[in-house]
Amino acid sequence: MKLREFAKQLGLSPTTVSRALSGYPEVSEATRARVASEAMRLGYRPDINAVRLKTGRAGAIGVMMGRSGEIHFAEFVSGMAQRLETADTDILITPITAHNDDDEIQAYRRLVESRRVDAVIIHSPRPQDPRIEMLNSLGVPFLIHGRSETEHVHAWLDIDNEGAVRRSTDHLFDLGHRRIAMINGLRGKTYSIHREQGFRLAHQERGLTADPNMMVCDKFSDESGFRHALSFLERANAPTAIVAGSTMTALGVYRAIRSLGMTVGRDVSVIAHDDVFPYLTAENMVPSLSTTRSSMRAAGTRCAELTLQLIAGRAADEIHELWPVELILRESTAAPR
Amino acid sequence: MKLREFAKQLGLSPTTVSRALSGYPEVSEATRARVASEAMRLGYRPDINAVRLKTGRAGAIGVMMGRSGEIHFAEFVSGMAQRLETADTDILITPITAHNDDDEIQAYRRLVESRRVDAVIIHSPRPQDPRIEMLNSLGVPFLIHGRSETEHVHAWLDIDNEGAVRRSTDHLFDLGHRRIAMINGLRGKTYSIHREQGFRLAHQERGLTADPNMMVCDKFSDESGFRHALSFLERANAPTAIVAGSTMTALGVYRAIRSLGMTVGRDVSVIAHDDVFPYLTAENMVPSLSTTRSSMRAAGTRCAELTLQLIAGRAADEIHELWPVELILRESTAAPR
DNA sequence: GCTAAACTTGAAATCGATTTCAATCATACT
DNA sequence: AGTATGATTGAAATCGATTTCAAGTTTAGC
Repeated sequence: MKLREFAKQLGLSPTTVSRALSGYPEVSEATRARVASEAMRLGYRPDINAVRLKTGRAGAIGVMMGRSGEIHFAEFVSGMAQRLETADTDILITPITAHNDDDEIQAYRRLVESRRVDAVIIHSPRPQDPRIEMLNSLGVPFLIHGRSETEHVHAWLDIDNEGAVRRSTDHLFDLGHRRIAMINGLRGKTYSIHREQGFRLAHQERGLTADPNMMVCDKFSDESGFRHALSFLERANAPTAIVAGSTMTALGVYRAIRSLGMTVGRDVSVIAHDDVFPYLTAENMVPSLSTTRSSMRAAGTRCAELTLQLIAGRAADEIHELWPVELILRESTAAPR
Repeated sequence: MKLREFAKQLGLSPTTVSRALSGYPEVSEATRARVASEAMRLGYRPDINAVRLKTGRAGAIGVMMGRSGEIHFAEFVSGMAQRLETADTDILITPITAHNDDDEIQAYRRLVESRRVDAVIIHSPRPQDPRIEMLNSLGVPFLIHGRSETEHVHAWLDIDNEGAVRRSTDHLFDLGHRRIAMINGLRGKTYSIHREQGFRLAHQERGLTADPNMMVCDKFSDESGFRHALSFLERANAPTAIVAGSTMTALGVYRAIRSLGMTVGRDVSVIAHDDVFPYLTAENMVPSLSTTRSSMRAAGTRCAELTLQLIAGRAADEIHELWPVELILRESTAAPR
């Protein structure tokens, strides 16, 4: 059913019907009510593509998805969806071919220039991330989930990664640990750098220097947690505590500790960052896992909100949110023997 | 840059330019090459919304996303993306408000009637799923990831859940187990029903009857695995083996077994279905987990392909794929003591 | 009763592409 | 040379909405 046809059935002009449905004020209440109820009854719904062409709005926010299994992705997007379901805005997932930076840049360019999306959300930036300059020059509103250090203006929402690791490391120091290892996230990502800073800072505050051999970068997975923890614990001067990048990493760390006949918490303390996944909870691990916690889903919801504000015209340089993380102490951290 | 403007710069009509870019045969090779290279140089790209309006194609496939944390979601979508990145087709994520069936039906209706998508993919159907009749009556191509039993025609791709559980249960019988418990997926979903059938069938083939008290339905999570396994193992007549719904569930099952001072494999055998997640591998668990395996990512890629075929006009009733699953025996299954 | 102001409504232009139909040009054949 | 054929190109209609501008209708004020 098209507007023309629908309007004719109502004995009104397309103009009036369009105005009635879009909530313009110059339509009488009586007409508006009639149009609304008839639209419902007859099932008329504007062709979104015609609307988009005419208004220039795409009605969608683009989210770039890397190729690797992104453990955070579902939660984040699900959080976004929660905010967007009342906003008549869709989420567009775009695969990143990205065998190199140029490919990725091209993917963004295509997305924006073909007017598929009104705004873009980007994850896990690096300090000097070329995507930011690119999106800036394309003139499309965008939000960074995470942070960057480029001089280019960008709206961002990030969690306090530095503070998180500083506090968890500090907690381990408080318990009496002196040799602490960290299994960080992907090398080069800003969040990994911030976490490393937090790690170093906590050491400095105690007059210590973080040992580069006690820090490693890798993806978040059970397997990498296991491998690196094992490597740390088999050394001559093994750490008595490990800071893990995610609960998934912590699973592997637990496994490594057990495989050496040791006990988590008693022989080796473990603390991790928890993004709060419904299918794996730190509290239920054995022993329960001490964590710094921040909800990925909540971040998704808020990022959607901020992106809507960007689209509505709010200035990017006034959108900066740094979320604190909670420190939750459980059984996996204790004084060294 | 619009078509008009771009065509003028080339000294051609919009018609010819459009045809050159869309690959129509009636354009000379020389012209086509010039148009293509100039489009690249000047950065002309058709406004996707105008194209969509004119052609009636939305250039997107809709994927419904439930509210709960969908552990499979990212992998599946990532698999889809792999196929779609060369197809100029986007993935549209639509949140399901769904406090009830009607809400959900309305969400689909909105999506389809506003012409946002050319086709829809649906997950985890129930045997009599009202969404199938609804999508049929809306006349939109759709693919079911999973299966249903309605008489309404529907294209589907599913894994052999019945066969998977039948084989894993059979394997446990072969090892000498006689009391086997199963932690199944969500009640009412077709895949859970099929798995239960597989479980019963394996029993029947041995002249046994599956004990209803040894079967439970729940979501896939570490926590539910733990809770149900514990409940099973603390009974008077405890099972000597457990069939788990997912690797995540198996994590919880392992934990429960350990918490009772028992050893996985030796005291209690465990086998699970593995959808292959990059961040948690069955092989790396301790002891390594026996599984039936099927790649969620591969399913996503294939579903995307089949959906493109549906859009291209292939009949829904000739698209039925039942994927076999691999049985991979590792250390978590052994003869009972 | 007349005019101004405030409400409502509609006609037509517009968004930026695709595609039908017609026209032109070059080539081949008798 | 003249015509039929095939290969290229372009003008204009079209997709289905929104929105500008103009016009018609009430209401209010004096």
